[in-house]
Amino acid sequence: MPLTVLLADDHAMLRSGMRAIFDTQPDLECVAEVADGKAAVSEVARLRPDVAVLDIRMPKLDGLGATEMILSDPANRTKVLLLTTYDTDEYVYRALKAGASGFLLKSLPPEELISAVRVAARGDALIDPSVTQRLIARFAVSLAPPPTPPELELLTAREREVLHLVAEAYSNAEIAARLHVGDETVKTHVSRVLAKLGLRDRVHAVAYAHVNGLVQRR
Amino acid sequence: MPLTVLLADDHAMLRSGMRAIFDTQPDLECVAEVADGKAAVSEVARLRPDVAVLDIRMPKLDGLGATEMILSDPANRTKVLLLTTYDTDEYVYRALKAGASGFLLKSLPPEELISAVRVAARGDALIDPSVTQRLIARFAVSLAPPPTPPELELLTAREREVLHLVAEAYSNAEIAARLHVGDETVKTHVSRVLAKLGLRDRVHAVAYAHVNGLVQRR
DNA sequence: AACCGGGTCCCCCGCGCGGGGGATTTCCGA
DNA sequence: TCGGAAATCCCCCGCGCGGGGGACCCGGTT
Repeated sequence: MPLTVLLADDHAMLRSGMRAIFDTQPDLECVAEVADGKAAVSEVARLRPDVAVLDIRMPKLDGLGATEMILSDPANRTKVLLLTTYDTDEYVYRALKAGASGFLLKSLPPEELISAVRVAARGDALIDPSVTQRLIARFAVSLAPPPTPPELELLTAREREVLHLVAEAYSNAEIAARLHVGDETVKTHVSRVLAKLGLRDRVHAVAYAHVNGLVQRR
Repeated sequence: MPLTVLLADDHAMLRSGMRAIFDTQPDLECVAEVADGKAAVSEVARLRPDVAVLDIRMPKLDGLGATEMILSDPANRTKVLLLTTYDTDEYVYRALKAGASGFLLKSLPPEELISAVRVAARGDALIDPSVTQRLIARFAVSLAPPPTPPELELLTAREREVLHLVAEAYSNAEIAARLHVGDETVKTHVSRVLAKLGLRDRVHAVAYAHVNGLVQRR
């Protein structure tokens, strides 16, 4: 059973070019050609091809919007490959967020387009190398821990410990119980923390700690 | 001038296999073979090849550690391609964070390894499709805004407004001034917010707001 | 007309908090 | 040996905060 493919691009010439590429492969069948995003969405819903190859620039609904509509349907099984001339970062992010299986440039050699369709059909994904480079950079910063502000170095280990607990909204008494010390001790630590960090009260300390990444979200 | 390549893998057989692959290409020159990570780092520093192909599993220093050492040198110009048998997510993240130009599985066809080296040499990057799939999923969640907890719906617009200001550590008096209302009014709003969200005091409110992504970090 | 939710303002009360002092012990480096 | 930093504990004082009441006005629904 061959893999079924839908082509969406507003240039008839490019569509027939791609169709010709797929026709060289016995196991790939181009089941539909459409010229705009809305048609792509409805034809994908009707024919349920294995892979939809969408241009980003299309009338009525662009390829990104079509991708979002197609992939937001939980019953959908069609994988989406996006094709574009320009690799604007915003396009890439939106495509990946929507769950596209590929983001490729039109400069792609024909044989790689074929292999991309097979990759997408088996559930994997691929991104054009020129885009991957920037994606990695962006991903790296999203993984990187936020920089620790230098004034934190002024704090002693105990004070940092107390600050962490303050950041989690514990009262002085609760912190005292946790650390097995008197609450007057905690008050002293908190006071020192506020003074060293130039914060007015524990409320500012909580905000400070969260903004500076001392506490994980969720 | 040919592209120079360094090979690092602790299996001599695999090294000679790869060298044979590169030897078929007149414009690729394998300038060194090493069997461990430490040797890879020092040979890269000495020979400054265009691309280093590193196995992840290696003695003394693994491929990830070697990648980090190589790429943390600001004077370095060598691109790093990582090769592995298993595509553990943690490996991938660490590799990308270090700035690797590629993350490939050893099942890669020889001709694709060649093209991968050329891609890396020209400053682009590529990731094995099976890994890309999961990377996209991970990237999508990192882009997605944190889900808004349902109890926030209980708040009126004004109360949400006040909550945002509380989250930024403003005192009741400061909030009152900002909103051009009396401070008694603010107290009422804050009380309602605390009651509706089940929070003890404004300190908990600040932590709540930050944990639930109501405030941007930095 | 009566009702109600939302926004505004008011008073009282108790308490946690933060600043101002000071004190002790321990430990480490000069 | 003598500092000094760090951690611990103590007292007093003023104030911001939060709860518990109540009140008024407005706009929309019933």
